[in-house]
Amino acid sequence: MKSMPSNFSAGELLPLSFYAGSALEAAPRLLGQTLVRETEEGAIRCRIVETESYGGIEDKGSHAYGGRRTARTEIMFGEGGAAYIYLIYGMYHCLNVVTGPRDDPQAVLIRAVEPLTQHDEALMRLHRGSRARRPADLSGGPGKLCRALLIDKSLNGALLHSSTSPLRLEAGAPPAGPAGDSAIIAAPRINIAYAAEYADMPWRFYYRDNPYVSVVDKERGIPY
DNA sequence: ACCACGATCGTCT
DNA sequence: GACGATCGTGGTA
Repeated sequence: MKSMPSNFSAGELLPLSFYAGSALEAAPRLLGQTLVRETEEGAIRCRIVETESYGGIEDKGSHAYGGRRTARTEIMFGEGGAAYIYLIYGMYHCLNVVTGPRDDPQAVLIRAVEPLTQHDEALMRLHRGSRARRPADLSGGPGKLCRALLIDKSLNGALLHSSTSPLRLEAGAPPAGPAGDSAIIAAPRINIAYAAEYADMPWRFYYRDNPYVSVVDKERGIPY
């Protein structure tokens, strides 16, 4: 099955309807789209290159498993299009895109992004300190990309489809270059061994040859 | 009130 | 490959 970022024009805000479907269909569709973060230093734009689907109350890997509706997960129970941001391990934040209708908690974890221009990369490096020696060190990983883009819980609930939001999504394009650069792999999600039978579901999606991807599966990944 | 633990990362061996 | 950092969250009492 071919997946392309969208049928939308590059640079345009993704409409509310983009978020109406399930997390499982949104996860691969989010690859190639542009995440925009407005900071005091200006906008930072980057391409989404790795995602994970966390869908529905039956997914044992999801914070909303079993219908758990708490202060933290509340935003997931809202209509698709909002950002769900939480703190993990007491020191890192993770960014999710909420999808689906109200009262159906689904979200897509953004696991890796790639700066679009040198200007974007420079700002991201600034926020990451001197660590980033390789591309994946800069923004390959959910905690790293939130650091690079200054994303924390103050942005929880941000409307990604709103032109005035400090965090939003625009239609983008797959990486340019050799054919392999836009080849998509589906593989098991990272660090969810506790999810039992859901731990092995191939619900992680990423561009096969992209250097910003956090973890590359040598055996378990399959073409999407 | 108490407590175990996590959709991670950086450092060290 | 192993381990510690660090604290909000959710389950239990």
